[in-house]
Amino acid sequence: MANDTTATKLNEVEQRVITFCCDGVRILGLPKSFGEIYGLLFISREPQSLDDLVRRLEISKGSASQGLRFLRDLGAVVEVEGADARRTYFEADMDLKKLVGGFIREEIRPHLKSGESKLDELTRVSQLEEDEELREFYQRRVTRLEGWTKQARLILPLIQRVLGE
Amino acid sequence: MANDTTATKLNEVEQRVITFCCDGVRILGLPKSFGEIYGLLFISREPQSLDDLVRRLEISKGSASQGLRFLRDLGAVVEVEGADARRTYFEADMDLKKLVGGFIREEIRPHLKSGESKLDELTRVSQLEEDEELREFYQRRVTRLEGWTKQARLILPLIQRVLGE
DNA sequence: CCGCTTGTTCATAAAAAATTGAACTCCTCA
DNA sequence: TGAGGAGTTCAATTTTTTATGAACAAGCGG
Repeated sequence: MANDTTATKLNEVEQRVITFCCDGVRILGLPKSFGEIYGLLFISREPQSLDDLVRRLEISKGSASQGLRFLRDLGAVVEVEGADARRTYFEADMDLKKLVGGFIREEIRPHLKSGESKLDELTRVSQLEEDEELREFYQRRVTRLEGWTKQARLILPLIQRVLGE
Repeated sequence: MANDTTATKLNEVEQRVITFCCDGVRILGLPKSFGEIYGLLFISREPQSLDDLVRRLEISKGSASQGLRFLRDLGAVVEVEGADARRTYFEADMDLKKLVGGFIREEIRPHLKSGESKLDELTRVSQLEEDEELREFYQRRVTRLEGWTKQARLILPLIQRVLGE
């Protein structure tokens, strides 16, 4: 029956891989459902459609849709052809370098960027301090923050390079 | 007046540094209050006591206590002598290497460690699969996860080394 | 064009996390 | 040794985040 609405119970390996992926995305601060989706795709031989994910993970269509979009934007998941031409099927991308790269691009860089512009303003504001000693103290601190930001920018490509091994 | 209970308003530089630090800890998945505490210590010339933080940041004693403990365990903040011998005063540690090192040690390594033991179980369970092809598929996938875990372990010391410059 | 199915959006509900504050312990000094 | 203050703990509350599902848009085959 093609439209079986009953959840096909996940076997133990599937369950464990999904849990493992949930733990993983948790460290990155992403919602559990994203980990579930990625995990099931990761441990499935056949590409899965949105409805497959809804049925097997027992999550809502909304969650599945949002999770898939996020993972696709990241490059963690790709669209592929599947059994039913009407549906979109998905597969997990296995390339850690790409996943991490996507995460850095989508989640880390934007924060760094906005942090840098905030530092510019901070530099400006700290120069308005009238007490000379305090002003110099502030400027040393701001300089320190700038140094840290720079180091963060340096580390990201390094991580990507190491993963590319 | 020593026990002035009125909040001394934060100046603009202080506010901006605190916001910057909140954004920073946010990326790491830590609560805002931790960023506020670290930020105020970072931009204060004098060591601050728990009560100073409560008063100036307008947070509860509970939050301040928990945040300070966390930051101290990390090594982001150190106890120092201060004006009143009865109180404990705190200063921000400026060494990014130590901060990141502390975060890796306290927050990342434990997760990695528990992940590794979960992978061991997963390996075992995947070998119980009766269908030979499926079993081999599972084992390839588990191997992949093990590889990722190994790469994560490799990257952490690398990050620390780069920060030590 | 109509009817059916797929997938998205977004207001709302549910769950999870952070914060509070009051009760408590511990310490110190008189 | 006991009064008072410093700091901690944790159950209750507030805030934030995540998940849901109904309404909606888009596509396709007849």
